[in-house]
Amino acid sequence: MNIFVAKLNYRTTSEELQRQFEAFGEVSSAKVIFDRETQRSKGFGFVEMPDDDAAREAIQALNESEFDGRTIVVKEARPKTETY
DNA sequence: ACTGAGCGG
Repeated sequence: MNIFVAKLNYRTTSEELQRQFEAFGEVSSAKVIFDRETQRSKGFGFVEMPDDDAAREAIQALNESEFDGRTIVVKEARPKTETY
């Protein structure tokens, strides 16, 4: 299951994101989106969890929870930008 | 003083 995580602290990294979700289950991939030019975080990221059950648990538990000093938003991600 | 809504490659 793909998970979208928003309102992250700009200091938060993919590692911290992954660690956070690993507390609820297996994480196949996690990453914070950084601006390619400024190398600064865009304030949101994505986490992919193979176990849908664990994913839902993680969403429930982490959505609107405090992470790195910010209240984050966690929800199921949309399909990746369909490139045309 | 950046930087707060939002879906990446």
